[in-house]
Order: sequence, then structure tokens, then C-alpha cells
Amino acid sequence: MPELPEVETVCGGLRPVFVGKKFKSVEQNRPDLRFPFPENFVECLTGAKVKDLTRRAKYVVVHLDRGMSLIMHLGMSGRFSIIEKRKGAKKPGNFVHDPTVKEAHDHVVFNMSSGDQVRYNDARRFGFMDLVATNELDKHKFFKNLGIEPLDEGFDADFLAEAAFKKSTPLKSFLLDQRVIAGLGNIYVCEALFRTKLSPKAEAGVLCTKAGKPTKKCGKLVEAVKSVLKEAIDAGGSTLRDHRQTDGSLGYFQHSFAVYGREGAVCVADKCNGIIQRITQSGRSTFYCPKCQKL
DNA sequence: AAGAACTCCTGTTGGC
DNA sequence: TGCCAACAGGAGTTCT
Repeated sequence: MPELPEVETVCGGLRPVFVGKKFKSVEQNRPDLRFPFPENFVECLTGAKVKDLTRRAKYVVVHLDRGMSLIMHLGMSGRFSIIEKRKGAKKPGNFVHDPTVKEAHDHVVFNMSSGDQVRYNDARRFGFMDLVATNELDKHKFFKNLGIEPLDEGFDADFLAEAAFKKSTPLKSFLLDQRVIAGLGNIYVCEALFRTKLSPKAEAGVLCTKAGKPTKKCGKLVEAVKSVLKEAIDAGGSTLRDHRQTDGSLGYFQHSFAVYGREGAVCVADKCNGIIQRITQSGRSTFYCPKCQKL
């Protein structure tokens, strides 16, 4: 599922259930996801209190007392669901709300001091979890190389132009590089490039002049990235196969895709009438309109 | 050293 | 209906 907007949506759902509560008990149902769980995972979490919950790139970061943080990545198919135990809690659709019934691929179950239960389900097991000292979060091997948050003020045309200076890699791959921008994924890169009328095949270097200054399109691309992400967050993310909000409801930004998944369809740009193409770039599908996404 | 390819694992989908 | 290949939102590691 998860690109930045989906992870942000999940964080919003988990926050009220986690923050201020303790992990009464934790069930770990297998030794690994994509990587092995840290040693003493269950022991370290049991009894810990959650102080805060934040997002960094596509990671959920649970700040615990004891100077420790739990980091969680949802990979491709990871999803959280919340089961409210309290009487009279409303029953959202799509989930069996019986905390004793285990579903396939429920790998971790968090039982909270409030009585709520949070389950992590991940069919493909591309997700992972780790424990790290909070004051060393930035040094963690998965965090130390992360680039800028695209919704931060610091992400602007100057920043992007400097990062793209003399780069020959295609724009698509450049924008997907988490060391440059942290949190962008395949869908939103395709959409942002479409909104900017930039070809995914263009060299990243086209974003700046020979002197390294941002071009006009560079500024537009920055704005497109921010707007597409914000709109997707407002829509609860995009549900393709796996993404659900934590109450089981679907995101609905997928209905707003202009190019993603629309191979063979007519371009939605005014008076364009081009046909959306799907190509493969570094092993991933890219969707774009060859007629209006030039340069 | 940058950029592309490969890899992990399972579920779904589309073609025949 | 069944079988099988292709494909899927990520990203660290290994190649060229």
C-alpha cells in the first residue's frame, strides 16, 4: 500500500489508540517479516507507554517511554486494523471485530491498556519493525540516508535543483530515490510528473540551468508534489489492493488518478486527447501521456 | 560512483 | 473452471 499519504493516514488512525496508552501485551506470531524482529521484541514493548506517534518518510515511529522507539514499515501489503473492545463501539465494515479470531497474516497483535487491540497484517511480509534508542533514531541504518520530507518548507525549487544538478538519471527514478525525497512512491511520482507536464524519461538535470539554478518547471514540480500529496492525505490515501485506513475504510484518492493505472485511456488534460502509456523504468511501471509530457 | 538489476514473499488478475 | 504467467504501492544489496 503505502506511500507517504497512506502512511500519514495510518498514523492518524493509530495515534488516538496508541498515544498515552501502555502496551499491556504484545503477540508476535512469527520470527520475522522482511527482516527478523529485534531480540526481546515482546519483552521490550510489554508495559511500555506510548508518548507520541509520528511519521518519517514511509515509516511509522512510535515514541515510547524508556528512551526507546518502535519503527514500523508497511512494505507493500502491510495494514493495521483497530479492534475496539469496548461495549457500544461502532463496528466499521470489512473486519471481523472479534479480538479472539485470528486472521491469516496477522503477524503482530498489540493489546493496549485501554482494552483496544491493534493488529498488523502483512500478506507479503515486505514490511518490518525495529526497536531503536530514541536519541539515535537519525543514526538508524534505515533513517540516516533519508532525504527531505516533501511537505517540509525546506523542500523548494532551490533544493530540488541542487539535488538534480548534472544528474543523468531519469526524472522518475530521481524522484523515487528516498535519499533525495523521503516518502514519494510510484503513484504520486507519476501523478506529479503529469501535473507538471514533464516526461518521466527526461534527465533529472533538466530541472536546473547550467548554473544550477531552478528552472520554471522545477518550481512547478515542487508545487505538484506537495499538492498531490496533500490531496491524497485529505482523501485518506489511495486504495489499490491492500491499503485500508485503520478503521477498515478505503482511501479514495485512486479515483483522482490522472495517469496511474490508466494505460490506454485518453489523457485528461484539456484538449490533449493523448493516450496514456505504460512503460517500465528500473523495473517499475510508469504511466504517462507521451503527448503532453514532453521535455 | 552512479545507475540499473535483482531480491525478498504471497495474492490477485488476465489470458488462454 | 482451471492453470499459469505477469504483476503489485518498497528499498537494501549487488551487479555493471
